[in-house]
Amino acid sequence: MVDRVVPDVIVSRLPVYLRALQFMQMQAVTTTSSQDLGSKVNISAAQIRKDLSQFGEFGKQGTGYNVEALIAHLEKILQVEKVWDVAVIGMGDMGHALTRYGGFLNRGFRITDCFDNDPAKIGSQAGQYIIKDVADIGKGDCLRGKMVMLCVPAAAAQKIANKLVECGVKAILNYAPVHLSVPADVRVQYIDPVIGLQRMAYYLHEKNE
Amino acid sequence: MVDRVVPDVIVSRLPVYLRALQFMQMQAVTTTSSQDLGSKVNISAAQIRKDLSQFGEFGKQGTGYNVEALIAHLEKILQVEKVWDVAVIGMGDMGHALTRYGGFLNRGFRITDCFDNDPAKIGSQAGQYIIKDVADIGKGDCLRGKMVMLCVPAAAAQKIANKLVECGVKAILNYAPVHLSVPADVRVQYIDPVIGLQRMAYYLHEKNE
DNA sequence: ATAATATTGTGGAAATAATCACAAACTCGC
DNA sequence: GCGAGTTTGTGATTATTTCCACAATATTAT
Ligand SMILES: NC(=O)c1ccc[n+]([C@@H]2O[C@H](COP(=O)([O-])OP(=O)(O)OC[C@H]3O[C@@H](n4cnc5c(N)ncnc54)[C@H](O)[C@@H]3O)[C@@H](O)[C@H]2O)c1
Ligand SMILES: NC(=O)c1ccc[n+]([C@@H]2O[C@H](COP(=O)([O-])OP(=O)(O)OC[C@H]3O[C@@H](n4cnc5c(N)ncnc54)[C@H](O)[C@@H]3O)[C@@H](O)[C@H]2O)c1
Repeated sequence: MVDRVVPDVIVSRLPVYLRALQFMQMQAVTTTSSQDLGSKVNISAAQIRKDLSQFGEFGKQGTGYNVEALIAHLEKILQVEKVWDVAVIGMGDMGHALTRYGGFLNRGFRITDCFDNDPAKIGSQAGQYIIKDVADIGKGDCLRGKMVMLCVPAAAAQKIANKLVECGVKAILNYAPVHLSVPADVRVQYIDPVIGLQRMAYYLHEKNE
Repeated sequence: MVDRVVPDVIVSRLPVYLRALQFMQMQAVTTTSSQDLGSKVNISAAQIRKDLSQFGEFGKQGTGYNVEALIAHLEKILQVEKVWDVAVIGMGDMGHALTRYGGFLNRGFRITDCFDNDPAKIGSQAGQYIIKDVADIGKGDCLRGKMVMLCVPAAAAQKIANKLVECGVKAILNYAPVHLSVPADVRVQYIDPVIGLQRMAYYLHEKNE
């Protein structure tokens, strides 16, 4: 295995494999194959084998893959065997839903800090968190970690993103429905349900109801 | 323009273009170019022109594109010049956040029905909606439309998806962190923040905090 | 009018990604 | 221990996607 750079498209599939494997593990499945895993994520078996071969040889001929071992490998590759600190910015409906969500910890993340700019919210309790002032980001060790989930209105998102970049944030999960301009060393992933709906609407036939 | 099938990868970019164009429109920008739009969505100008050329000729040499006209074309292509009825299933934190979200209507969608299986929630009011019993899906005209946002726990998602398919649903926006198996004529889009975070974690260097 | 500048739409080249197909290696039943 | 059946990892092939480059056309300046 040379130290060649792994294509983005492959990296982006790994979390999908990992999620499916963890689902199998929950059901006490101990072994799988590229065929089996592929059928569960709608990806060809050859594709899965090629993808995994970028990182090593994790399977055994005739048998397939040990679920637990492959999970461990993928977690290592994705760097989610540790737990990353993530901040939530914008404690409206979405921010609150995220802080109440229990699905982060066993997949490599935990929310450590929450921010807002609404004086009525700053200082108040949200579950186990005390909402901090977004203006304090950058002051002291207010913002732990390098990852942020951004849940502010679209109009405020770019401005805050700029500030986050200044403060060393390297990964932004952006819920605001706008594109963010950031330096090349900062990653952004977008979550916009409307984009998802529109991608599907293209394929709908006939009338609405 | 022959009636060739448009690659999925192109369709999936159109909503991103549309979102950026609508953002420009909000700022009273009347004209743009492939260059300009490209810089705003981080996609090459050539790519944008090639994508659009699949559907017609919307630009003018020397000038570029009229924002309003291009929006109208994209809305037509994506079939979001009309408004689609969408149901929400699972009225927990996420379901509630979605019903309270104001960003659907002007992008082609509206929530018409909400469902849950919790007796304590069925019949109760959630904003302007009365939560219906998920068991009633399929009975009468309880479920309008062909699109659903699925916000139930992972363990329940596939079962409900099966039922939705039976009832003629053709598009599922799935918030549950599991892959759904559906017939080829049914579309699924996935929203899982952890997948987004994991895709970014791969590229992070150094330690957590 | 003319030159300088801007921008589109597209054919073709280049780059990237997906698929095929098979030797090698393992399992299992008898 | 042998044959039948599985499944991996990968080189080669095919398919898809992206990028380049430029003629054609429009705008703007002078
Ligand atoms: N709620 C949903 O289901 C949903 C769906 C799709 C997209 N979104 C997007 O997610 C984002 C958040 O949505 P929401 O429904 O939670 O909105 P919301 O209005 O309920 O909450 C926004 C929060 O951000 C805070 N805020 C505003 N400006 C800020 C600033 N400059 N700095 C820090 N905090 C600031 C507000 O005080 C508020 O608490 C929005 O961009 C929205 O478009 C939400
Ligand atoms: N809240 C978040 O921020 C978040 C983040 C990521 C993913 N998700 C996922 O989104 C989904 C919903 O999350 P949530 O936080 O709203 O969960 P939640 O537990 O708050 O709500 C789930 C709702 O679904 C209902 N439900 C359960 N089984 C049902 C069934 N068979 N039929 C109909 N309704 C049923 C429950 O009564 C409840 O109202 C989950 O799959 C969760 O993993 C949520």
